Amino acid sequence: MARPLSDEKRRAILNAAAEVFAERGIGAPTAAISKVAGVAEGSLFTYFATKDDLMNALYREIKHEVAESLMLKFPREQDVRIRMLHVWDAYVHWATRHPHRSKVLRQLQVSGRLTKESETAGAAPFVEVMETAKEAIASGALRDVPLDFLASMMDAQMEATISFMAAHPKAAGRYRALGFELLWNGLNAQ
Amino acid sequence: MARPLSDEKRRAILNAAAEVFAERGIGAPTAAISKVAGVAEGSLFTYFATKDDLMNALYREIKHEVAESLMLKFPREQDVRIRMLHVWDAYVHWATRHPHRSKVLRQLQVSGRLTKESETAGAAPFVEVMETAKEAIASGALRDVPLDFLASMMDAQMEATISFMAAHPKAAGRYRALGFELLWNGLNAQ
Amino acid sequence: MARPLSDEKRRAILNAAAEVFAERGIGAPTAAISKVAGVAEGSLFTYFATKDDLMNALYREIKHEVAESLMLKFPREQDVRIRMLHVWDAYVHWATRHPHRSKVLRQLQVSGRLTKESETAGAAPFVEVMETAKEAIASGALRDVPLDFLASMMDAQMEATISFMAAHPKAAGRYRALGFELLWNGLNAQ
Amino acid sequence: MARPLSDEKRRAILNAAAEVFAERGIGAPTAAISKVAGVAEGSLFTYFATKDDLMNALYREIKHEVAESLMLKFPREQDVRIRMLHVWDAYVHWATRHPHRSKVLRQLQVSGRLTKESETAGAAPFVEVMETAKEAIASGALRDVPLDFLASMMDAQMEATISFMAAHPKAAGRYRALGFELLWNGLNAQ
DNA sequence: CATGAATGAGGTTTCATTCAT
DNA sequence: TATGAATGAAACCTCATTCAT
Repeated sequence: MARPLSDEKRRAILNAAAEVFAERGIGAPTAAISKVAGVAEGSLFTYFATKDDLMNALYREIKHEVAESLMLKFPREQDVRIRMLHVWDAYVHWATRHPHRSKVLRQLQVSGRLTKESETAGAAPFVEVMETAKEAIASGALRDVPLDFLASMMDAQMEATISFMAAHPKAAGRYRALGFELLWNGLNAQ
Repeated sequence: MARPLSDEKRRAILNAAAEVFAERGIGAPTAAISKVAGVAEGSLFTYFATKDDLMNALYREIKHEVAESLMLKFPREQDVRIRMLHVWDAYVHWATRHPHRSKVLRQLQVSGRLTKESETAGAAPFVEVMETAKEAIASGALRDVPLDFLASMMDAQMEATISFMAAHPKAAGRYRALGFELLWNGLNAQ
Repeated sequence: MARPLSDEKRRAILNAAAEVFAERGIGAPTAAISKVAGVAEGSLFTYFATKDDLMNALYREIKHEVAESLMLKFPREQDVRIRMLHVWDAYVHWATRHPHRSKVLRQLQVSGRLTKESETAGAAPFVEVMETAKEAIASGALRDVPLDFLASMMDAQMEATISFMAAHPKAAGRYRALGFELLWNGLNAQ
Repeated sequence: MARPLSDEKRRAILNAAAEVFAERGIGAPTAAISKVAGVAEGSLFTYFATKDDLMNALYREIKHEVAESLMLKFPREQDVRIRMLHVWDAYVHWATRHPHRSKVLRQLQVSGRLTKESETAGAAPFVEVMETAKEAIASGALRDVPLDFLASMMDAQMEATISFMAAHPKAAGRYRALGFELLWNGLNAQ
């Protein structure tokens, strides 16, 4: 009785939403999404009561995917720099392979239509990264910066780097490294 | 000779648009804007042929305002750090005093509805800042980073700092300083 | 499997359009049409993507109706005069019974909003009439006149007769006969 | 005190209306007309209180022009056929030289926006033509047909001929002659 | 009187959501 | 549950007309 709704269909809708939102912006009609998903217009609403619901679900799903990408091989045993570099590279890499989803993520973040819950839920899987930073600060390896702020800053720098890489694909690798250098250098104690 | 196109009314519409877009997002109806502006619905279109036109004009206007804020007392004679700090502080300060406009700026930037011309025009007044960075790099004071990338990165960090300040008004001053430290440290050669 | 596009509703819209256009002209709002059709404003657009589409569909439908009226009992075996008289009388009769549709037909023809395809499609069912005229000319029974011109002339005379009959209903029958006499006499060879 | 309004401006508006209506249909905005006329949007309304007024005035004006063209050299002394041929040729000729005005005339006639007065006034200058027909019928030279009907029929045939000529300019002369033959033959007594 | 900005009632069309099938 | 037709509230924009200058 768990889920009489087809999970496959749900995922199709979510994927379609990512694609359509990326290409036509968040104002795109739900009809366009259901079409791409190969589903009836009305069916979208049996899976997501509301367009806003769909947007929130999509946000969480993407955040979850990102977390998986980042945390799967998270080098828990390595030193702070390695761990942060891993996060940076993994995220940038993910964004490069999923430009639609990456773009949508940004759009959703500024849309003003995400609930508090979605934002909290979206941040949850990254605790371990936060822990890393926390320890590093405690140990004096990183400058003493409020954790939230650090996260927010790092996020901003990754986004900027990613969209720059998208615009200059030929030098993408260089920008990825450079972006991290700027971040790391900035955070360095001393 | 009929009444002339009133600049006052034009500004009222632009201001109303900033307010309404900030509060309800860029999808807000033009009717809401004209209402706030105290103008008939149709009048909006005698000043801006199209909602997109209005959005572009608003973008340029805000960019222009920002530029004025930044460049008015730009310390041309001082060293690089002072000059960049000035830009940082001035922008952050402006954003703090104009949270609506600051928010709208971000929304417009990701809206996908700005013309190339608007973007070019919006960037124009900041040449001198770019020059500063260029010289600094040439002189070896700053790490060798493509100028565009530097600008984009700085922008991202300012935005992040600003929204963080808005969320934590009590520690705003601290974040402003901290944000700059991270940027500057990151850019430091060596 | 959802409710199917109802042909009944489609016809209701088309009929309403004929009525409304006849009474208020082709500039009448689509809202008036949907209201008369007993349908929601939006529904009109699920049946006809565009007001122009609706107009074209209406044109074709009326032309089709006319053709049916004319051709149903077309006296193929009779001589030319009988055949042409049949066309004349049948059309005039149809117009008398359907003054709205007749009026709309004229409006649509001068509207400048019919596609080439609609015009071609509208003329198609009348080939047999054209054939009649062609034969009659070939056999010397009718004056040698380009077919298109003949059709156009006959049409004009029918229209004039019809609107005259509408204005003078009491003598309608007399005008119908008289109109045809003028046409036939004019076309007579010699 | 007769006319403080500039007659020149009035004529400019009327001419512009003919041009604009011909090209864009009767639904064309008054702003387009005033622009072509080289006059302010508001000025149009000091000359014609209403768009409908303008349309009616235009109708009368064109009718008047036509009448002048027809009646100027009206061969009062010649026999009926000559006189009717003169009317036919003169009208067709006028329409050929003034395709805009000719087209507009038709549009106005089916617009449903002409007042009774305009229609009466428009017909007035053609009394003499009507007289000709009347006499001809009385004398037995023409078939006994109600005068209004004759006029209406002739009008229809002229219109059809004219638009045919416009579509086939190379054979224009032939159609003009042919059209009249059909009319005259049709009207012939016997 | 001329001007053209101002007005606001509509006009067509879109779209999230509902609901009959 | 799936479907897609049906709905009707907006949305953006146009335009005849008014009125301040």
